[in-house]
Amino acid sequence: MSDIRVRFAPSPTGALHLGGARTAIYNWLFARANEGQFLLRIEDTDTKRSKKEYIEQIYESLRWLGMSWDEEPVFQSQRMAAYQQAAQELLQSGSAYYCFCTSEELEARRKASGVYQYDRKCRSLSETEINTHLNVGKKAAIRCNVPAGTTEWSDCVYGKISVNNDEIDDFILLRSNGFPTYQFAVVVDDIFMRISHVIRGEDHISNTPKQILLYKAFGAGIPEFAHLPLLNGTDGKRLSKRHGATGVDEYRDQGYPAEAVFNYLAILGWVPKDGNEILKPAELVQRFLLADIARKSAVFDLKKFDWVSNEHIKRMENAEICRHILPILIDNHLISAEPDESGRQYILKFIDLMKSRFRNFRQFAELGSYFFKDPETYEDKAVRKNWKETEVNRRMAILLDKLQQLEEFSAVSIESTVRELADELDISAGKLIHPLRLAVSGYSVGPGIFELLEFLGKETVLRRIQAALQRLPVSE
RNA sequence: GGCGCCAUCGUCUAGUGGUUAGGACCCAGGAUUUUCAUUCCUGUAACCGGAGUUCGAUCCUCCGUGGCGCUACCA
Repeated sequence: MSDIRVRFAPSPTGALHLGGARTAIYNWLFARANEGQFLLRIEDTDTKRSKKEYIEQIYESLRWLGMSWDEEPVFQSQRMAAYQQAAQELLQSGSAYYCFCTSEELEARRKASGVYQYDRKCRSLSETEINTHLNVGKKAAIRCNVPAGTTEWSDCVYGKISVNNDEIDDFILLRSNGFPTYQFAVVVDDIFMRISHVIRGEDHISNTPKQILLYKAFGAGIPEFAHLPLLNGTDGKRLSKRHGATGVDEYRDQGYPAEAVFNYLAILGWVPKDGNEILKPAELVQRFLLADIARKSAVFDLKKFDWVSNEHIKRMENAEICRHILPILIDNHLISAEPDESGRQYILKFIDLMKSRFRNFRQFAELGSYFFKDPETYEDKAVRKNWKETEVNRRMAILLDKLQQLEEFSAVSIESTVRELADELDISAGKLIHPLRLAVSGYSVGPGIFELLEFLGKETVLRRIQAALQRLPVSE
């Protein structure tokens, strides 16, 4: 399997979105699984919509996902001469012809006839007619001279697809302003880059016959094609802003681990044969098979993505999680700067206690803030349920007193204190535990309470209970 | 309008000419005599419709229907 060369070819008209990232991932997976080259091409021939800053943004997202590319990226905007030359070549061989029809004329004729395809008016122009037009400086586009017959290929994902050439328009290769169209530039570049497998979105299936015709016109070898089903939103429509975050960078900013995004996108529409769904990039490479990709468009499901992300966080080394959350903790003013060794140990333990519950790194700062500062508010629902009356204050005051007298503030001693008091008061331990958790964390859920109290330390715990005693219950 | 692709639980999917149609996420219930946003267990839930082929179709064929895509001097 030598000489496998694939490319990811984004247009810099926006940040890298989920669908594009998925295409890139499959290309990358295929290249790495087959000892091939993964190349990049920037399709910036649409000068109106392309922006420089997006290029860097796309690079950044690819790097963040852990995909490195081989060779220097190819920029279409720098290959104008090549397109001109290639067009001339097709003109010479008769595979293309000049078209002097203007957009307005075309539209008028389309409207009048009701026929969508180009009427091929300029196909039969004589050489003298062409020269006359050219000599007066008339603007000309160059169109593909589509031959009769059928065009077919065997798609790595979809199988055999065949199209009657009657259905194919004499599409434009070079616009009258000299810029190539997508169809043309893609083929010229894929030949130039010696691409062996074209792996791209399913929206290009209909374009493929045109491109195959071009390969033939150039007398070039035709690559393998693999089309990927598209990504949809929950309503089955094409993924867009109204479905929420669609940019890879947005997920990074929300604190999701890169491996989780990579993993979920990879298994969306493709499940490894062994049923293992939580996999690192290298493990995905081992299992990846183009032919196994489903042919149905898939819906990005945030719930499942969250699950995947949580699974990755659970498996991650505490030290690695620490690296990721340190800047977030600082940002949220939970710690002031790089912690010293004891601070670091504290954070590591905090991670160990909490990581099984979180789906992204930000939650460590949000849902875990009470490890670093006293709660400022108390979860409404929990207050209503566990601390709705002053009777709770009476009990907690007693508990506070008992805890204060504790010499050894350990999980074990705390637990027995709480349980003994519950016995004395003739109530269930939960009646003390729930308010206790609320006072200390502000939440109704969290890790084991006794372990948590020991971890936070006596001073902090007592202070927080006192504060809660003052503030709860909240009157309406 | 034309052409193309697709169609199994809500979602991602496995699968077969005869299966109790399997798994994962979600959801629901239960257990862990402290919680759940941890952990474990259990459960609900699907073959788009109609013909045809066949002893038998979720599976094969055809026709519908629906979704998506392409149909630009966008990519």
